[in-house]
Amino acid sequence: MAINSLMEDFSSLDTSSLVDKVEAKLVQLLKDQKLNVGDSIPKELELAERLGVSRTVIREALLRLRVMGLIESKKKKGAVITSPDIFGIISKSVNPHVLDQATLKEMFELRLILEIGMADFIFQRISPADIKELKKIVSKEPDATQDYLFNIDHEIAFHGKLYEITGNETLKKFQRMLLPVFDYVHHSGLLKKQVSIKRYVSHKGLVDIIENGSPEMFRNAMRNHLENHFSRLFE
Amino acid sequence: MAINSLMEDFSSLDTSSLVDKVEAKLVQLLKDQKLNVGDSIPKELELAERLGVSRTVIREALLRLRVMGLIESKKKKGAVITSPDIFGIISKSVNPHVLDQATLKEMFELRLILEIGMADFIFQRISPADIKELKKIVSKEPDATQDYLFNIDHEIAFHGKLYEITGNETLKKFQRMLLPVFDYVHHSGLLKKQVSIKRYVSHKGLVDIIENGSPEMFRNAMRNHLENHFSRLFE
DNA sequence: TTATGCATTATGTATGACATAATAAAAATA
DNA sequence: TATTTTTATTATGTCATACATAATGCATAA
Repeated sequence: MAINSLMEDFSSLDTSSLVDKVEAKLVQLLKDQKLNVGDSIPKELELAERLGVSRTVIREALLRLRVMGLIESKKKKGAVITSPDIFGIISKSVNPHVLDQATLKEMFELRLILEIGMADFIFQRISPADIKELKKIVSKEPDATQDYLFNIDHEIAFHGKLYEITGNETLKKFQRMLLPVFDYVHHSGLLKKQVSIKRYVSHKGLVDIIENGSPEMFRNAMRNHLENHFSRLFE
Repeated sequence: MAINSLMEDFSSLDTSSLVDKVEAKLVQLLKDQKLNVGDSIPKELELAERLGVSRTVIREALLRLRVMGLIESKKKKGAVITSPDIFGIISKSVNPHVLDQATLKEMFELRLILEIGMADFIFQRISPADIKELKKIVSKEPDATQDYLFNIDHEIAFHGKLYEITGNETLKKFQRMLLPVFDYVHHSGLLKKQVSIKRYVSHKGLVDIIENGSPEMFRNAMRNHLENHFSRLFE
């Protein structure tokens, strides 16, 4: 055999473990649409027999699917296919302490991107009740002389409400995932010190724009509102 | 005992399995910062002994951490703590076929939010080489008479490049995760039919703005560029 | 008809054994 | 002595078996 084809054989050598293969096989089973949400998959022993591996391996593969949120297994009923709550799953494993600094900084940035980008969805889906609630929140807004660091709760209440208005649950979950990270990055020495803690467009200003303005105006205002954060990133 | 406190006792009944507890215990171990990235955790048998459970349970708990990307285990060295590549992990489990329609639609929306919101990062971090590459990509842009459905590749190349310019790897991974979803939603009957396939701001137009304009202008232009998608969501 | 209890069944847990791969120690070779 | 080869050790990977536990459905009794 020529050395080239030999090397090809090497490179294509299957280094994956047994469990890997079984996992792939099971995932493919789901992909093939043969199984829909709510359907139950074969019992562990049956799978073990059909795939010719031990129950241990099957269990481990199934466990992976379970951690990924693809299935749920009940005591007697066996395992049933579920629609995975992705961000629910990850938020569990997102732990600022175990993420490297670069990633943390990037997730910090991600929040800024989201809040500027979601303008259209706010304007499209906001209700009078939402505006009322926003006004109630900003009525308690601390005045401009205070550092917002002291007002985390108010920040979360206001911005959280904005996410809620978009009506996008996935987005909301994403925010919940980002929240502890944002807080962590804020307090860690990861970013530059905040030189000037100016207050730009206030929460009240944002609400005014939501009520009387346009998505364009909102994006610019939000960008301005977040200037304190941007300056720590860019300067 | 009063019925109320009795019920409280019931509600606080610990329904979690052994593995759940062990998992929680291990995760807390990591959180406590006693262990940093690169450190190795005790051997399975040692853990089993110390926690008073079987090796089976330990293995399953460790496996969960591994799926979540918190640890990696090597044959002899035992398990070592790793910095999880969150989005790398989930993109593996994000499978349009197993996600429910509501979630799919929301992820579709998420892309629109990101691309409008990331303007500032593009302008802040773009290099002359990037602009050159963008121009090269748009030089092959299909003319306005064609439906962009026929030009998915070009779409991905252009928009992918924009993500790349932001220099935010997490964002990029996030996009890679969203990509198959976006494609899927597009082709499924999930959204309204596209009534008018107009061409708004073109890719070339976006590049012009990147070169000569401002983040504000870019956001508005991108919003316009994505109008076809928005109209399918809003109308 | 409605509880109650019982048998069944599939997952959860425990145990012991061996396979495999990575490492370190020991031995052999130059 | 330095370097390579062999061997032993060790921790994870896989297998097999047994029993525990909880959920389900059926049968039985009130």
